[in-house]
Amino acid sequence: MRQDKIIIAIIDDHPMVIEGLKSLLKPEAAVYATVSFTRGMEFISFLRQNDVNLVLLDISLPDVSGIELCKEIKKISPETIVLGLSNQTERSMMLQMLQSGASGYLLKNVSPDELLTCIQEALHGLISFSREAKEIMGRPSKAGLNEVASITKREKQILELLAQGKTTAAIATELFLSPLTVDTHRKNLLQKFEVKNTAELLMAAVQQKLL
Amino acid sequence: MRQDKIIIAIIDDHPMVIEGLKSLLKPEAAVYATVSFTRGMEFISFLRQNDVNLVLLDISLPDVSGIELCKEIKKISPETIVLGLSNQTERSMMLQMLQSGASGYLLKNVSPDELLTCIQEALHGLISFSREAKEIMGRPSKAGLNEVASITKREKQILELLAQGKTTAAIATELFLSPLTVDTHRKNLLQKFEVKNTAELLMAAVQQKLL
DNA sequence: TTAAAAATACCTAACTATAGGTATAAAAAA
DNA sequence: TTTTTTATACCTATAGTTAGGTATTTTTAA
Repeated sequence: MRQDKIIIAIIDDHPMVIEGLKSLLKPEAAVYATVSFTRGMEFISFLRQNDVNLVLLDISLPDVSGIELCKEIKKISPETIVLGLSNQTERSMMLQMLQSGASGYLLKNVSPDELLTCIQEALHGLISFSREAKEIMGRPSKAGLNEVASITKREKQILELLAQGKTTAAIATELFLSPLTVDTHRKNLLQKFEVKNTAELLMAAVQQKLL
Repeated sequence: MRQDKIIIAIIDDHPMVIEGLKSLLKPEAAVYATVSFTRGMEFISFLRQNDVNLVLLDISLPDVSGIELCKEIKKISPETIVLGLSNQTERSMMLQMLQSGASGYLLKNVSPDELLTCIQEALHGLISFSREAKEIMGRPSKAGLNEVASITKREKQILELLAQGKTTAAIATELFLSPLTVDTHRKNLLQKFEVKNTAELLMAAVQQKLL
């Protein structure tokens, strides 16, 4: 049962993306063997019983979040290389993937050449990005290295009420707090998200899937 | 120079989607010949000099909007069948495509079988949707029959700037308008969405996929 | 070629949010 | 058990939004 090819697993819920990736990898069929999954949990079962050298992992799967799946993969098999794959161009998503153990991030508009290059780089232990992803990562970050704003329970609660268009006063009444306290929480949210008003705050929260 | 195969053009800016579609169509290679483009305008040039039976058109292209491109295709060559192709699950987008002359709409998670079925149906003059797209179209819309609040171009523009956290004054400067005018537009938006402040407005817009 | 819709612009007053602080008690983590 | 984080609350002033109007011009559709 010895396998001398490099095993690449593709996890994506779009059959046409799977086909596309397989097709792009076909010229290297002598080196790479591919296997594909449309659900994260299916892959996890597979991984428990098989060796996988590299995973091309779509971030937005129907069953589990890409971030969680990536962590799980690295937990089960630390030597398996994970490359994130997504249409989402948010820095924060890329950073979260890296923190979860991914070796790089490809946007779905990756060119065939880039794809092969990134796979090779990643297999050699490098961190690798597709052209556009690199560009996004290279942009100076507003938030330095802390990426995603981590908010407290109270802040989350207030964020949700703000999203309902409630005023500081209304939120204070609802939560039995002083309006001044609610105001402080809102100010802290603005700081954490590095935005200057509620409108921007909400959009940032939506982008980071907090709302 | 006679061509007896059915010519299918694929327009998508993601090489891997193009590969995927070609690969899915390969079993029918005796019937279908494919040609692909990553930019809308490239295809328009092609279409002016060649016959194309069916177009698989990605809605979100870098150069032009899918809606506009669809209209243009039907103007140049009314007999060419257009099938919209997208990740976007908004009803309104699907409706707009149909109004622009498309014969159907496929979500990118379409299965290989569905893809072939939809292509055949469309070539036979039917309106055709992928499974999930059909489901979305079949859902009762929450806004009665007028569904999504219809907003004007100017309002959309202002909505986007509001989402960036810009103030009335800043928007006015940017659009060379009086702040009073911008304010009026914002007030009209609040009315149309039946909300009372910008925060609610933005969340409603996000829900209706206008942002 | 009209009628309707969209875009423009104005007014006033009341209300609400934002900037830039400080400070203390209660939970949670180290 | 000490340190850090979270949650609480306050102050002053300025900036910006919202409510409730009216009104003209320019486009678009019938």
